[in-house]
Amino acid sequence: MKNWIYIEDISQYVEQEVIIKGWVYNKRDSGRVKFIILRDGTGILQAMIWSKDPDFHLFKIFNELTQESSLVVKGKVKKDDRAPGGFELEISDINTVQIAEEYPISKKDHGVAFLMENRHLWLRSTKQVAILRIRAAIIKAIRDFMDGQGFILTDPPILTANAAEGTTTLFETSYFDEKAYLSQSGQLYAEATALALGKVYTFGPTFRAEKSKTRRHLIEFWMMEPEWAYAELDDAIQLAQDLLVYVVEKTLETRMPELEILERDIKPLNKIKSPFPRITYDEAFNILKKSGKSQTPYGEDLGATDETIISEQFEKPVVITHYPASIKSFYMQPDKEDPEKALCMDIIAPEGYGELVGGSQRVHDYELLMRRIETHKLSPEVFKWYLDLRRFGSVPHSGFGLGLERTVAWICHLTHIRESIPFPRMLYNLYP
RNA sequence: UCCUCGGUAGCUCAAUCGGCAGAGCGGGUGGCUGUUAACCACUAGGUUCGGGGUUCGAAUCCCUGCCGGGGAGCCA
Repeated sequence: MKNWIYIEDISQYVEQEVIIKGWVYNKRDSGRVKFIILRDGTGILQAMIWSKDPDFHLFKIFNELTQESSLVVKGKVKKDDRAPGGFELEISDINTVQIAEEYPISKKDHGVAFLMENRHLWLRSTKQVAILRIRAAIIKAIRDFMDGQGFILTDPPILTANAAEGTTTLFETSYFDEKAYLSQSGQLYAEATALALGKVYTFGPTFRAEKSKTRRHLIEFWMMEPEWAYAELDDAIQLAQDLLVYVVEKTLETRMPELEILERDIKPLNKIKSPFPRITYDEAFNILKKSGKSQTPYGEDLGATDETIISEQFEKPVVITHYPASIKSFYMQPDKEDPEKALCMDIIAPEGYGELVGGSQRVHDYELLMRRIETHKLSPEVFKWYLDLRRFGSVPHSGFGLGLERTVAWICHLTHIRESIPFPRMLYNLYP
């Protein structure tokens, strides 16, 4: 039966006797006054032991405590400006649950490799806790927004027989006597559920076997992918924009203490309001040409530095539409006005965080889709069910994918995406 | 996969021209009645990533392998 309280609620218990269950984050000793810095997952609290008697029984327990030892502490909550956070616990009793062995992560600096090897322990530090709390808030905001807009969550399979965008980036596994692949996107399945339910989204892990080694890439990452029957490209853009505005707003509303722990400058986040600037690929190309900093030839996909150059021109996420169809996926609908261009959009985050959203209107004509599958040298056989969607009540439809970890990294202003997920899967990094 | 930088105590890093391998943190012991990554004193702690080579002498120079950081491409 729960008889303890959590540090995040401490202000409600001033002058009351409470029990806190947590871990030793740090301790300090000044003779007859001793301090334990407690953490319990919801916050950090300074707890204090005081006695005139040098043989006071709690001093003995204090001396045995090591960093990360688990303990149950009883005491009275005091308002005290000398304590970080403004509240302090006057300890009346301590029950140690376990005395921790010498803890590898000390209070001083560590290198990335060491921290990654100890990711399971690194997660306990204040900043990592703050990031994970923000990540959870972002997931909730995304789901609340999509649910609020009437979109139905439909879960796609993780094990699939076919690839969304080619076969070079797939993890292969065996499926009894057949080959199977880990999903790199839930989109194709979302298109099927969209034709059943009208407005749907998927939210789950996806896998790319690309040997990417950058601060923006993970091998395993989470995507939220709406798919909307009868929606055109503009509808998808509007939805993505409203979603991002909502997510930033909710994070600022509910996770300010965590953003402060991360020392996130929130001025740029306060500027994330509708509408976002919208440019075409051609306009983006002109910006790059004028900047003189890009060598990318016309007609090729924009590189990471190109995206940064463009995002620097704006304070908000920027929507880039109408890329050349030749560099985009087979399922993207060509523009009626200019069939060389695809009805697609990418949303580039400010502050150099790269592509947050990628989406498009989908090809809904059977013959055209069939031709696209053939020219992309994909197997019509594995896409038979997908082609069926164009045979039975096909409609124009649109959708996009939002990268969760990039969104977390951007909102938290992380230097590397690896901190945006509890256990990142990266090139050469499968453990822990 | 390519470019680039690195690997020295549990951790973060020093070590001048190739000449005794050292500091802070963490650990241990002791001290201190308000600390804020507390402080002060003492103390233990080393296959200098592995293998080969040059040299009177290698952490240092050369070759090679392994591991890691940063960047590129690809993408969300």
